[in-house]
Amino acid sequence: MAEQARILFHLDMNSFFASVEQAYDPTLKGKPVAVAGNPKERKGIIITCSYEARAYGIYTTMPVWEAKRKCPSLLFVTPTFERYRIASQAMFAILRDYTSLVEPVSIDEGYVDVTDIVEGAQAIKLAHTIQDRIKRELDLPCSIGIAPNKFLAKMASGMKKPMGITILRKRDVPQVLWPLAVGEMHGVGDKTEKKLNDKGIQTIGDLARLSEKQVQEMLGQHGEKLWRRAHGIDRRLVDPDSVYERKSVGNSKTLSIDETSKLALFAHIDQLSTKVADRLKEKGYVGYVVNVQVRYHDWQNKSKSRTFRESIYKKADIARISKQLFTELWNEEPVRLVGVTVQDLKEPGEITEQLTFESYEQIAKEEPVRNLIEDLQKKYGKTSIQKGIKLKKNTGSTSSFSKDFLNDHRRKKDD
DNA sequence: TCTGGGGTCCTAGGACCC
DNA sequence: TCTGGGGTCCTAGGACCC
Repeated sequence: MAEQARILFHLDMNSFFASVEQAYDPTLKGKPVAVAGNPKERKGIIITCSYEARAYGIYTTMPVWEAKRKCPSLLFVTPTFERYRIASQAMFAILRDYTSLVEPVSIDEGYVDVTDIVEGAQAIKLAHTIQDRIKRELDLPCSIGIAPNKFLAKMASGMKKPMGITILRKRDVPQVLWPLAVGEMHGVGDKTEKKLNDKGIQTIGDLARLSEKQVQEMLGQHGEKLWRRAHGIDRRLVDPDSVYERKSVGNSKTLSIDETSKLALFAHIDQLSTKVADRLKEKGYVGYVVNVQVRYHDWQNKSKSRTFRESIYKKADIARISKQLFTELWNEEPVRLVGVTVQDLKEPGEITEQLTFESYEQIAKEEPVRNLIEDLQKKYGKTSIQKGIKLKKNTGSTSSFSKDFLNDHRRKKDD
């Protein structure tokens, strides 16, 4: 059976934090507004700013002092995350009025798979309806991209802002996408852009016109992915559950001075550990890895982590382990930032049976999984089954699918 | 007067086991 | 008996995104 073409929306709230503040306090409307940590503090940056502020050349991550210089009338607002969280939930609730296939990717953007609820031109109508509702009910602007996959939908939503709706079909890719600078591509950051530019690749089209192998040699697996995206290929599904599968919880702090006192640094680690423990408790998570990050005055980053057999979640444990790791890591030079993260999270209920090797072999004999394995073998060559499916690709790298993935394939039989 | 804070995913090397 | 290679787990660091 031929694969059915999907219709995906990517919805992106326009300058979200600043728009929420303008909706909350209408006297801010029509004015240059910047959301920034604490404008008086050294090392402050712009988190988001209104379109009126952008007209002055203000942008996200610009240091506050520079923004003040560029636009003396700029109005500063300190972030109120509770407001943003509520506005975000209201926005996603509107999306879920139409389908459960909604995947939040961050507080202000998400994908919606509307394949099963609209046909053809109705998609544009639905996008307008959603956009109008969010504007009318929440007083917030958004842009929507409509495309057959996530990558194209994401690129489309960025093309008309604010309050844009953009359709990007696969056949439009050479006309619309290829003339753009390669750095405009989602997934290409500063480093990759520079690497590509150094090889004479300036546009997305330049990248697409290389062979997949050439890009793979330049950038590895990441390159293969980019090459496929440049051709409009992206098979990732919209996954409503991904939002519940958190992998780590961490807090970090850029210190107001570059700190050299171990006592003071320990005090910061205590505070960070408390925050992390509180957030773990709130969500009911435990973890098995503790990680400490240090950024030095010269922006060098170092980290040290340790894995435990017993679950970690208590404030005192996180603080004790973090201080131990910090002591082993720190070279006594001035510290700009410290961070504490707990990784390898599990919900206590999830710490259940570990499948034995034998049970994996059993699962592998069942029809849906056997078919899957045959497909994978055709595609990748060697495939082994132990704690999941492990693939050895031609490049020498390995990748694996978990127990959950196998179980999903078993369930498909029951559909 | 530079550059926040929250994350995810990938890579690569070493230890260890079979 | 000798040897090589495959596989897992752990750790550090980099790139990217919002």
